[in-house]
This record gives sequence, structure tokens and C-alpha cells, in this order.
Amino acid sequence: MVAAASELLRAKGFDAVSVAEVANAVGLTHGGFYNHFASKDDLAAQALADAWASMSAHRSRAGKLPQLLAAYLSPKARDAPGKGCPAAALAGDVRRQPHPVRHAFATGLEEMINSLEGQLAGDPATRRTRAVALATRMIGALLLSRSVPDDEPLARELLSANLEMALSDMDA
Amino acid sequence: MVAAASELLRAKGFDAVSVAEVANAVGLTHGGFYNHFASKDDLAAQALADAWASMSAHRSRAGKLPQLLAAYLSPKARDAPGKGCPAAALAGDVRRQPHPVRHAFATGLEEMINSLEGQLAGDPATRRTRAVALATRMIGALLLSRSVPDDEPLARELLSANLEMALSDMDA
DNA sequence: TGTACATCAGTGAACGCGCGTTCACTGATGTAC
DNA sequence: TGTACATCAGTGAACGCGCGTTCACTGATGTAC
Repeated sequence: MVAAASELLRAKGFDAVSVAEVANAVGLTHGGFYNHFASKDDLAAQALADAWASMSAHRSRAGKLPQLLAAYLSPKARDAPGKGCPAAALAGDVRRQPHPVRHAFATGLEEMINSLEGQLAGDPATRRTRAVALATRMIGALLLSRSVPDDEPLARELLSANLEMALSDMDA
Repeated sequence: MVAAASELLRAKGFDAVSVAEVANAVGLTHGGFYNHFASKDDLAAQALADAWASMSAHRSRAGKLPQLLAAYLSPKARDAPGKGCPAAALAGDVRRQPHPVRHAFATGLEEMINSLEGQLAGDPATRRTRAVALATRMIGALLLSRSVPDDEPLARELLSANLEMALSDMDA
């Protein structure tokens, strides 16, 4: 149920997913929901943590940084928000969520930054700063690309321009 | 009314602002709303265009690029989403809005990129790419900083790390 | 100037709808003897 | 093994609520004569 919610929330956002919808997704009716979770917010916090966990697992399978960036900033990733990065899917919503949800978000984001930092070469003194900036670029590009209508060239350009810049930054 | 909606929408998001709230903000009741707009979505599209217009006016008053970046990526801007950049405030929501709203969003974003491109120095062949990447960095950083709880150091770091990287990119 | 009338922005009750949450009840499962 | 009972996840009707939208009505404004 947490896994189903995690995908639905990323695909549609917190408010657009109902308790009944999540329950139905695992073959239940809405009434039994409260045998498992204290509230919808409780589920949201758990689902967000779960999404970050599966994102982290995916990251360790993705190989080296250039391959990870190319996969992250791809049209395929753009078109599958439900299975993709929780930050790109929910960063805009999370500002209006209760504290446990925001905290789960921040924890996952911090882990993502740490993971990127570990894959960066170059001057160790600037690694953390570059990792924060790289995470921002990845998440921002995917999120903005999704916010623009699919048929506008800008949607592709946001991915390609940021991929190019991210790859060239990496060497510096 | 469009101006009031523009600020409310940026502060709270599309779904969290009701027609009654917008009407009350200008001293009316909700019933008269439909003498002015065809629907809530119609208002949202106009309000978004208005927000971009006031952002654009603000941009031309901001001086040179380093000053603009410092103001954009400041804690003050972070804490006033209602008066700030429509992209950082609404990029996450706009994906779920009807096409006119998405189109208004994309148009404003395109203008922002063009404006940044005009302020960039360096190799003209890469200017457009660098402008797209810079806009992504600005919007992504502000949006992520707002999504993290205020009391976490990461909220500040997202602004400062991206400001630092943006300023050093500018010279390259 | 005064009177009758048309216009139209604004009012507030009402509509249908979907939501999160509660609750009395069902029915399968497992334990006690 | 068979029977009685407790447990507890799951059901679906019901609750109160807020929403976008509609609509009959009000009342101020401006025009016609």
C-alpha cells in the first residue's frame, strides 16, 4: 500500500490522490485504510520515504555519473513521474504539507546530495557545493520540463541544455 | 482582481486558493466572480500571465545580472513566494493545470530565458544553452529551498551554493 | 429638471460533488479447551 | 478432532466540510424623454 501510494503521489501530487484511490489500488475499499495508517498525512510521509528509498536503490544500480545524468534527464524519465525522482515530482507540493512530510522530503534530498558528492571528482573543498548545485540542476530541469506542455520545444531543451551543462561542469 | 489572484496563487498554489478567497480579497462576494471570469481556470491563466508581467518589470529594475541573482536567490525572496517568481512558486502545480495555464507558464518562462540570455557575456554560440541552464538553476534553487523546512541548514545552503555556482558560471 | 425605465455588477442561497474520517457491522482466522 | 470464542482486517453507509458554479434577486447608475 505504501508502494502504491508512493507511485500515485508522484504521478498526481498529494491533493489529487484520494484515500479511496490508494485503497482501491491494492484491492481494498477506503474504510479499512485506517487500520493501517493514522491519517492520509501519515501515509504521505511513509510513501515519500519509500519513494526516496527506491530512488536510492535505483541510483546505486545506475553506474557512473554520466550515465546517471543521461538517464535522469531523459524524455523517458520526464514521462514517468510516478516511477521517478520524488523531488522532481513533489518539490512543488511539499511546501504545503505538514512537517513530517517536509522532513521526509528533506532527508531524502540530503541523501541524494551526499550520494552525488561521493561520485564527484575534482577539488574536495568545493565538492559539497557542486553536489548541491548539481542536484538542484537535475531536479529543476526535470520539474520544469514537465511543467511546460509536451509539444513545446522548450520541454526538450530544458533537459538537453541542463544535461550538457551538467556533463561539462563535472569535468571542471 | 487578477493582481490579487496572482499573489494568492503564488503564495498558496492553484488548488488551495478558492474563488471566494480571491473575491473577498478585493471586497466582493463569490457570486459576482463570474461577471468577470469564465471560470476559475480562466482566472488562473490570466493571473499567471500577470505574475510573469510583474516579474518581468521587476527584472528590468534589478540592474546587472550579479545583483539580480543575489536578490533572486536570497532568503528574503524565499520567504515571499506571493510576490516572487511565478516559476519558483507554481512550477510544481502547473503540470496538473489545463492547457491555457500551462501555455501561459511556458510563455513567461521563455521570456525569462530570453531576458537572461541578453545579459550573458561570453561565447554567443553557447549563450542560449547557458541561459536555459541558469534559469533552471535559479528556479530550482528557490523552489527546493522552499520545500525544505525553514529550520534546516539545507534551506540556506540551496540558495548560497547555487548563487556561488551561478556567479562563477557567469564568468566562464 | 424630473420621472420612468433599462442595464448590469454584486449578493447570497442553493446545487451537486468529492473529500477525509468515523463507525457499526461482517466474516475469516486462529486459539483454548 | 471438534466446538466455542476472541481477534481484527475489511466493508460500506454516513458524517461534516469546502469547493466551483448557477441563479433569482437587489440596487445603484445612466439614459430617454
